[in-house]
Amino acid sequence: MGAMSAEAMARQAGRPRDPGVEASILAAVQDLLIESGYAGTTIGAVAERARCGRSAIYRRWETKAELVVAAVGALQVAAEVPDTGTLRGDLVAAAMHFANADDRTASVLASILSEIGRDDELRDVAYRVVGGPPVAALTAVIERWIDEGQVRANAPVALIAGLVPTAAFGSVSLRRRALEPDAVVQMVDEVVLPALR
Amino acid sequence: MGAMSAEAMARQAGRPRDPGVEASILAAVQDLLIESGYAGTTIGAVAERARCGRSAIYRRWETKAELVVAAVGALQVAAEVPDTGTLRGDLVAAAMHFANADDRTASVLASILSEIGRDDELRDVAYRVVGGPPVAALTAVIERWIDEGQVRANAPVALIAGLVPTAAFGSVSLRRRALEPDAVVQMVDEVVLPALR
DNA sequence: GTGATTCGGTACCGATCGGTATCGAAAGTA
DNA sequence: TACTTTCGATACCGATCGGTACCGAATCAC
Repeated sequence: MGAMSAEAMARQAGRPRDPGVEASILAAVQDLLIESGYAGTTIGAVAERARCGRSAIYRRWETKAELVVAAVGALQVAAEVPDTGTLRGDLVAAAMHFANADDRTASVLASILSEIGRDDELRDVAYRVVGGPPVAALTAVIERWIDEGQVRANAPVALIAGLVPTAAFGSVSLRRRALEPDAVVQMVDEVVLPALR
Repeated sequence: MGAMSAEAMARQAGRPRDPGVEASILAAVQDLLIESGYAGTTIGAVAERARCGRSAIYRRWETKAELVVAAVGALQVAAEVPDTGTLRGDLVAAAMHFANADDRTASVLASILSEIGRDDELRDVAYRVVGGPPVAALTAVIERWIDEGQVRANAPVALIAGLVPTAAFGSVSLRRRALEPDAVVQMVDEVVLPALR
């Protein structure tokens, strides 16, 4: 009997699932969370925006809670460590990343902030999205410039690495729009750099 | 005909309202917002916790939206300008105020963050609670120490005055608990003071 | 073709919620 | 006493939502 590839093994008989449906469902959930909040993100509204049937949703996730967890987990946060050649450039690049590129992430997170306090699974995936890669990237930048001698050895790395994303998140969630680039540069020049030197 | 006092004029015939009922309702709304979020804060749950009837609530506010606005507006934020005699002491006192005393305020605000984005009235009262007195108090502290010569004249006053409450709010709302006093002191020493001198 | 699965769409069910109306009792004023 | 309003409690209504079941059409493996 011929060996079956793992892919062929996993493939079931019958019509295969359209990968685009899953992607459009998760994107629709994220959009609706931002626009209408958790309660306003009904299964019917998700199906309508994703242009699919409700059955396509329940075929993939058993409950609404699992669906939202999947949508939050699908928020990809680029964790690239910037390398512009200067300390200031790296810090501005990293901070700008939180403020602008993660606008969608922060908005989705702000919309489920209340549920995070009551859903362990949701809290875990949310923390993994925000508190993980971004803080690690900023930490790596600062520590690299410690090695270069541009940042003092006893600088409050963890404090700053946690403060910048927190402030960006707080600002975005409270004002409901991304930080201005000027404000980001000002924060780096007036707050971050003085604290590190 | 004898002159009527304004108080007597306002007093209606019939059983007067119990002022304690209004207070317990608003407190119950705040508690429930923190524990159960906006959707979980049902009129029935509020009445049960406040030990009153649902009619007592609808007699005072026409809709749930108005009730929540009143509960948020009832969050009193002390706007005292600390005067400890030293710049560092004043900054620590002000920052500690946001981090600890306003724990309840930040939790309530975090619970309605999603609704704030869609309810103008709610956004206004929320901003009035957080973005008003606290920022003004911190601004006053810094400007006073500019006059004393301890803070440089071109210091980024507005940036710092906005950053500290924002960071405290972001931290409380994300971690769902108050900031440690050590963390507050560290933030003042490592971030705020270097930025101001 | 045959069978299995997914597709979008719809009908249905039980539960919940916001809001209204009403009740008898209590607590005030005139 | 007569009247008015608030009190807690309850019944009720319309709407909505999560979740389930089912439909005929489409799409795959065999």
